[in-house]
Amino acid sequence: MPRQVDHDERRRHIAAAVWRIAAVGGLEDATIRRVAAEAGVPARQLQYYFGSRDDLLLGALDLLNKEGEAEAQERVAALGPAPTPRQILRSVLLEFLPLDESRRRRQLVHAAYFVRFLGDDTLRERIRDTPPELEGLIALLLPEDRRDEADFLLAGAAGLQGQVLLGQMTAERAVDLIDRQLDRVFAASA
Amino acid sequence: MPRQVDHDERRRHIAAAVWRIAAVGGLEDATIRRVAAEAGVPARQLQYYFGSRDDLLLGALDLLNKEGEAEAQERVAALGPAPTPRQILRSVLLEFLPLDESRRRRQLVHAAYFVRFLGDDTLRERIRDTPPELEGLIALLLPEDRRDEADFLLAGAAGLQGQVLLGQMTAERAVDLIDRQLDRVFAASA
DNA sequence: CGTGTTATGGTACGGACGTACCAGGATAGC
DNA sequence: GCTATCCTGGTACGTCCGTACCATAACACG
Repeated sequence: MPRQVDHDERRRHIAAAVWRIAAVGGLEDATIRRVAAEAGVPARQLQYYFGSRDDLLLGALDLLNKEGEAEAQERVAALGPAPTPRQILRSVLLEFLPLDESRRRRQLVHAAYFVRFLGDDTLRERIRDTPPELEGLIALLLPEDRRDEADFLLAGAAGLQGQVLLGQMTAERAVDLIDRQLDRVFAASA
Repeated sequence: MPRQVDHDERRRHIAAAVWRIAAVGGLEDATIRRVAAEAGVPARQLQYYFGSRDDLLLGALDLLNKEGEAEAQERVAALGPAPTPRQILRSVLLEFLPLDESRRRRQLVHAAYFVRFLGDDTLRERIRDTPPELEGLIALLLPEDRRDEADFLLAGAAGLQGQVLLGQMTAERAVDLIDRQLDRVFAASA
């Protein structure tokens, strides 16, 4: 066999270029030639490692989601050995806010994919899995009769994301609003 | 002078074609040729009535927003002669949910513009105006010390929109969640 | 030291895009 | 009915797109 390169590393390098471009100009700007230029590799290499352009965009999304899940779990683990339900829930909710460059970029890219998700039925199932998973997690953190509160907290965090990204609200205020809601929910359940 | 046509009517007809296309495939699919085919007019006419493609997309957005504001005010007026603050606030929040085809399409189109808004600074100011306006309205409906609740209600409604559009939640449950929050907020303030 | 597989680079092709351009209809006012 | 003006339709140009194609370089293995 001839020389072997680290396929995964190449794919991540190219995917990162997709993210940088899509975060600024949307999927529209993530053309093969432009991504190649951003990544500093010949356009032919994108064909080789991803196939068609659709495969490239989907593959880049999968890698982005994997990276996001890993980061989220790291932050939960950083809470300490025995985090309280409130700490875990807070960590999950803050994952929706662009509190650092990594989260911000990920959320921008997700926004870029959003409309495409809405139009494509098979594609929609790719993110339909995530929130039910979150609901299951939160069901473990809150008593069952607070399901409505949990769902609305998730929706609120998602809504705050949009306002922060648009610059209509500071991240600090968004965090503060979430903390006040957590005060209320956990005070009443105590 | 030669024959006169109703410019506004033409522009609305063409803009409606932009909305139908952008709601399905995003701004990416809203090309001059495709919009022209959807509207059933020669492509040249889009140039004449809107100018460049960017002008077309922006003009279509303005018309969409005007239509949305008119509909929202109609629904508030339909509440009756002396609506309660809770009725008005509920009406505003429900405006964020895709409860009919008109709202659904408008929200899909807004989602399509979202990423472009994020990237373009001058463009971002075009929607930066709307939420402060809403906050001002809500400030009139709720006592000042409930500002946090009002902001989180707005964010929650916006977040529910995304989940309903993605099919992760029914519109009925979203309305129910909002009503329960309204129960809480207005019960405590009574 | 071949040799066959893996990886690379460049290029060529057909199509869609935005928009500038031009020639010609249609009509309200003189 | 003439004509200036509004409007229409078609087309042509240059650019960028996705992707198929081909020749060649690099290297593990026999």
